[in-house]
Amino acid sequence: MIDAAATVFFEHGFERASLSAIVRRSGGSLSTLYQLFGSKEGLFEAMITQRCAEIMEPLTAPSLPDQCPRETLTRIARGLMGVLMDPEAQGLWRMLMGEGIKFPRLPEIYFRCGPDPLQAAMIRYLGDLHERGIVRCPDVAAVVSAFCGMMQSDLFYRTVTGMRPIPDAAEVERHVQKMVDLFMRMVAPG
Amino acid sequence: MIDAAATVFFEHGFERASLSAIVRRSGGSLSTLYQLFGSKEGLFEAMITQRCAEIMEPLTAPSLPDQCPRETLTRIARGLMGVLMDPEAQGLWRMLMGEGIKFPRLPEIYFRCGPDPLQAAMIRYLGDLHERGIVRCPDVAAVVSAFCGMMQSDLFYRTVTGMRPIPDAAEVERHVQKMVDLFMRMVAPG
DNA sequence: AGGATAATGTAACGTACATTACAGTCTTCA
DNA sequence: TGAAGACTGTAATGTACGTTACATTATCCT
Repeated sequence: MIDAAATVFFEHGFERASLSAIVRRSGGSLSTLYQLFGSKEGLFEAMITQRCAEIMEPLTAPSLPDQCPRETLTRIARGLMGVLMDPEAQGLWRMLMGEGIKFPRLPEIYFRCGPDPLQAAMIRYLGDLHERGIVRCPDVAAVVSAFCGMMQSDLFYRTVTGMRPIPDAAEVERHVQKMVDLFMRMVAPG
Repeated sequence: MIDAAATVFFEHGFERASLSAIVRRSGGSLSTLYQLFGSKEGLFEAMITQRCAEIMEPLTAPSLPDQCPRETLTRIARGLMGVLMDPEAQGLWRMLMGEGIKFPRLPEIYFRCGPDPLQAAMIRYLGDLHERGIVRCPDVAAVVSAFCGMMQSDLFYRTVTGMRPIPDAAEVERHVQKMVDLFMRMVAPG
């Protein structure tokens, strides 16, 4: 039933999603839905809690091995773009932006599952590289913020608003390479 | 009446906004509204067309004088942040993200009024600086995309989702400085 | 088997809203 | 002044939906 809820909510958003549609798809009954979740918001929160973690999973604990920084950052960038270009995650993003302000639990859960752990990990990682003189970023938080912003650029906005189709893997990879290139110049020491 | 529509739509989004609320605020009558705009979508489109241009005005034709690039980019960044942190523009952004896919005219109008002209101007500007050897950006489009993405970072997302209040001018200025710093490193020649 | 517990199907209720209809009122211009 | 045309207020219509109620059926444990 949470699966059905995810499908319908991600497609239509919270307001437009109809509980009957969810029940029709899940096969259960409206009564059971209310028995289990209490209300539309209850179902929504249960669904979000379960799905957020799942969708963001590639971001929460990026493996940061002791390779060359460029490789590591490229892999993080690929993971990030993979999430940004995932249709379900784009549905989540639309709800986050459009209805987050009316339903504050959504951004809470979202940030806790996605950006927060990713940024923390990157801050640790880049802070370490900085201390070892491999990269130069005195203000690590700003640099991480810039990195995430660079990934989430025009390509993403035009996709999530429906102005252009989701790009294929090759185009995503080109974007990753360009942005990692620029990022490496940005934090090059000396 | 378009003013009232803007207020209500930006506050509640397209779906939640009620025409009665708009009429109540504007003082007109429901009948006149339908006489003039034909439908809820008609009113919405008229409002968007009028307001988008107005909100984005600081971005459409950034003055790009022959000062030092850092000054010029700082001014562009300030203009961009000014729009991003404007409450009405944040309402527009929420609708763009949340309902754009159901109402394609909105992203069309948005991109035509905002990002498109800004990016075109920046591409011309940075392309010129690149040819004169003042900055280094072989792929100008990617660099512009990165610049806009860097501005629109964590600070913005947490604000627009209601996770934190709109920052004061000093904090915005600090953000601008940090990001322009990083950007200048990114495009530094040599 | 048999009763407690949970799940189902269906219908009803209340509400909110877009849209239309209509009758009355104001404005304007010859 | 007086008629044409625009504006207003209000009520009605139709629809969609969240939520509740209830009678019926399935499931499970002892």
